[in-house]
Amino acid sequence: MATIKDVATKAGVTVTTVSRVFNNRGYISDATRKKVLQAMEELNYRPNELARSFYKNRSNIIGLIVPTVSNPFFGQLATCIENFAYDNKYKILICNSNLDQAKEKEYVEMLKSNKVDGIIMGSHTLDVEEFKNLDYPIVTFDRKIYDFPFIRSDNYKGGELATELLIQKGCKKLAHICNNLELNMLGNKRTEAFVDVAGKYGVQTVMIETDTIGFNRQGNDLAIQNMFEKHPDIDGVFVSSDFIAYSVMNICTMSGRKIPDDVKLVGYDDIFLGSLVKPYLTTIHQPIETMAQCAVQTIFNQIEGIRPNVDNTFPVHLVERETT
Amino acid sequence: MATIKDVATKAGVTVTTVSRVFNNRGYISDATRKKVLQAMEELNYRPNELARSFYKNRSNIIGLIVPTVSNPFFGQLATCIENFAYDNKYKILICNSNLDQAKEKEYVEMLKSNKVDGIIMGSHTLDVEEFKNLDYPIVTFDRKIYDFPFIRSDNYKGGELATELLIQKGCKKLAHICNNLELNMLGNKRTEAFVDVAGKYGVQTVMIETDTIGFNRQGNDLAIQNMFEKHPDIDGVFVSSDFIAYSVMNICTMSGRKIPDDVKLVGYDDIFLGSLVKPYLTTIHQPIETMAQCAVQTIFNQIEGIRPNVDNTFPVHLVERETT
DNA sequence: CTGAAAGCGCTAACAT
DNA sequence: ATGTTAGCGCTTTCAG
Repeated sequence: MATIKDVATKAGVTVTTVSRVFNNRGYISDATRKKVLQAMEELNYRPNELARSFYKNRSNIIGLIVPTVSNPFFGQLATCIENFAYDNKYKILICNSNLDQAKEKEYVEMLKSNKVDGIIMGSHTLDVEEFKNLDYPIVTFDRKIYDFPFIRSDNYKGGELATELLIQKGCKKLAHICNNLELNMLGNKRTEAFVDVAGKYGVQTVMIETDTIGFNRQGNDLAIQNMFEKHPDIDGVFVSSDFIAYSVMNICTMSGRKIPDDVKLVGYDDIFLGSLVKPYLTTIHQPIETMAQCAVQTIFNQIEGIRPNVDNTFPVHLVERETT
Repeated sequence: MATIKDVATKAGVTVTTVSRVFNNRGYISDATRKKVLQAMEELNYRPNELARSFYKNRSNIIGLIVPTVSNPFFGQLATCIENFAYDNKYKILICNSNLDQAKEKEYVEMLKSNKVDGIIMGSHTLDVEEFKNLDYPIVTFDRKIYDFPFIRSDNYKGGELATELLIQKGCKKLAHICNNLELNMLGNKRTEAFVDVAGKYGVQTVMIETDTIGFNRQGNDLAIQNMFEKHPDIDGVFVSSDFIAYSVMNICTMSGRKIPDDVKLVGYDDIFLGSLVKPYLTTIHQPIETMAQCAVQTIFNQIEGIRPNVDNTFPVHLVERETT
């Protein structure tokens, strides 16, 4: 690969001049500019971004840590983040933590060593402790860690909307399936709202939490199955993620429960799958794209020394489709 | 952040020695090593990977270009690739091309400028031409470009298995939905097999290709709808990707066709969705994980100057579930 | 066993 | 308007 030196030699100038032309800095005579540009062209010169990053101590890369992009929600999120970053000349280094604590920690170290300009945390199993000394542009999804800015949807509102819909539709015994609440995510507000609303209307409730891993499909399925066996009269379920809502749908089908006739189902997230396969899923819509954009922008602000909003809460709305 | 110099000063040695301790090269007395290690510890030293990469002209990063990780197939593929790369101390820079030709080209340039150690191409709209001068560790999925190594499943076999199953199940009029064949992907062999097998048994066929973008959901849906309207007697469909098979399933449901009673359906890929939602999808299984591993290994081989296999074809098998 | 010094490609003071 | 020079943090000859 041609270096800046090759270009300089070919154009009969010094590397400084080439650098100036390339970066459009300082005064350059038209004649010189033309010569340099031509030399670049002829040599098909591309600057070594590694060298530039090294010098500036800034890589134009953002690290993105998610549980896994196999999960359609995070796949969509990652896509939106990458798109917006790309529009701003930024790249994304992707890290699938599988919600493994050790891996997550290693990733943070790795990203810092690689001088990424910021970290978007969509996965959190780490003790908050671990972040204490992390002085770095960072933004989290659905988790509050010290004073780091965070992105969330209006979880409580979402929980309310979902639960109220089920009750309004006549459900008498509600189930709720959520993350392991120990993880202390902001999404736990969905559960809080569920409890509040159900309490207010005096309907019976059953709750199950996924294990901390959350993606143990078999484990989840088994738990859901047990739930229905123990409480065969459940007639409404609010699940805190669309993805797991599909497990519920599935188990209902297998146990002969018709949706929405016997059991009504509401998810959360509004992933595109919800309107891919029949029956279309009733769910709480989070504005994934806007949230992704905000995450990237929040990193940019920190890079540029602009004080970012700490609390970035986005409105949700109910999307009623065919499962209620 | 502490640099190697800080460590050297603190330990009372030179940077050379610190480097040697860190990289485990050359002879170091136990006493010195201990001193250095301690200084590292105390300063919480992490080497600047950017500097190392710059010096070595090697970033330990692999670029991955896919249409989009929102698509569950590519989400799964990306996850597998990232996992395997991670196990080998490599990182993944993710690029969603959206099958946009300009973006794809820019990505390749960007990746080269950033000195990624190799590129995994899971997206190809570029003219083969563009790659002519690309002397770089590279591997493609399902596309043959010059002598670059490629990964594919046994597409022809898969097409045979799918089509034969449909015929054996008694289908009299088969439809096939595939990529735009102009893209000249190796996956077109699936279509070839479909044509061959259908011809052999003398069953009627209908074929539609997606547009070159391929992810235009509405466009696809419309095309599928039209197909059924024009040929209401279609009783078996082989779709060259699971993802689009769901569109077919959906349109069948909406037009009152029961699957598998009225229409039998076979997909391709075996994404995990296939066994998430009822009815479980009959499909052709590609060993995604093994293929991902092979892709990464193929890059590694090229980096290390080992001549990689050019043709990496993986066996497929039929997974019969509930749509046939 | 350890140190001195050069250099990776680029940018940015500081001349001129 | 252009050139000279130093230096980013690290690795690696080459000496000792």
